[in-house]
Amino acid sequence: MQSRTAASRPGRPRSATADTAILAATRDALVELGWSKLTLGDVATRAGVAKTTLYRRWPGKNELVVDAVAELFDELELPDRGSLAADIEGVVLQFATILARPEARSGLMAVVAESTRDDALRQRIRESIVDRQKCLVLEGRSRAQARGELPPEPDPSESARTADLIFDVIAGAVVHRALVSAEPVDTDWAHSFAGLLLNGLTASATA
Amino acid sequence: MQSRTAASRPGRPRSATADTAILAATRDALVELGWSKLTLGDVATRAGVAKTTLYRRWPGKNELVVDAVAELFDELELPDRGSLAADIEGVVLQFATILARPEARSGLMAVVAESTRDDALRQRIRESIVDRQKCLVLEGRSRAQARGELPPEPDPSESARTADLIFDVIAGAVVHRALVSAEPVDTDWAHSFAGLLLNGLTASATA
DNA sequence: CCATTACGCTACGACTCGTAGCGAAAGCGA
DNA sequence: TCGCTTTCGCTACGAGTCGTAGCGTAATGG
Repeated sequence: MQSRTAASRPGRPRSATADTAILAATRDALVELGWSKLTLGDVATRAGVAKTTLYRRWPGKNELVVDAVAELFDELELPDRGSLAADIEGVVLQFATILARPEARSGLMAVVAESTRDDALRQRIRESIVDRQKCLVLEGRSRAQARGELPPEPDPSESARTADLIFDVIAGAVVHRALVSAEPVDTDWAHSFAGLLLNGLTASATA
Repeated sequence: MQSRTAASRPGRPRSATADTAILAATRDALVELGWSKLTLGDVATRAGVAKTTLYRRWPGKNELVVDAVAELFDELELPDRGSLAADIEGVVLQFATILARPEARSGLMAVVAESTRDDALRQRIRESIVDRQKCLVLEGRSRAQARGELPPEPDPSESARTADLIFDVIAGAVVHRALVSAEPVDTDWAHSFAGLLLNGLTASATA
């Protein structure tokens, strides 16, 4: 295969510093201008590169913003806080911290909106952003099962379905609170939400 | 006050049919083109009006799409299904039915994204779309309290906080499932979600 | 030294934006 | 019937963005 990686390809290699500069400039432009007023020409000027360089690396505005926003989720991690309730609060606050940044607020929702008419873009978002969030949820559940807080689920398809449900509930609630209701996702709210969800999970298990 | 309503104002009145034609044309354009490729000139042509007429009535693309999408939520209602679980499933499926329409998918998320940088737009969305959804949740809870399925909440501020929480959970989960995960919100999913939420609500009440 | 690729720069046609100006149409009151 | 007022359709406009093409130059590997 050797599918044309940067390794053994003749010619001048692509500048790695340009990539980081472009993505940083994209985030800066998102903060100052927002999605709708962001232009690729402006991003190129901010990054100190030519506009044509942008079009050589990204098909368009959508894909560029996805990559720029995806880097914000690099800091996602889930420290073990000892209990399922604390872990839920932890992942909620992790989401909230990223969604508090203006470049995430304006960029993320816009590309999700565009992805409703572009399956390739949806796939890109899923791989670089959504799946990384989902991993936190899966890890939190496996920890809870290891602690005995949640019963093990033998059926893998049933397990996947409940995981999808839990993920949509957590991510959806946080996003809706932060962007639609536009109210703060603080520790109080995270505590209330974690209590609600935890009760739902454990009660359904014992019932 | 008599704040310049259409009643006693001299001159030619605004065409009421033009309003409905413009909003319908906006929805058609959303279906065919999506948010990003939708232009006001195209909408005007579809509606059979002049472009200047659009700008006389709406400040811009954002506000026009909000009004066009808001009409989709006119059909929202919550029939009494006899139990809290059934009512939750009902409201979830109501949301899902609207979000299944492509003009809602592409339009709603886009204006929400824009609202992160435009407080006036956020207010407009809240009044014409979000609050109408919230009413269903509030009505479902009051019914459940009347049936005795949920305990009455004496503290009004505490009651409002839990209502906000429940609303963000329901609306957020449905939106996330439909638009981000891009998987169907069918009766199976609605049933699983309602079970999870119902357990969370009743368990927290008894605890 | 040469082939190959990336880069910066300029220029371009096509398109959209939001506004201004004009004459005609549709109401209302005298 | 005659003004007065506001809306409407239409045209035209400068400004801005888009995405691409062309060119000469810079950076790597054989």
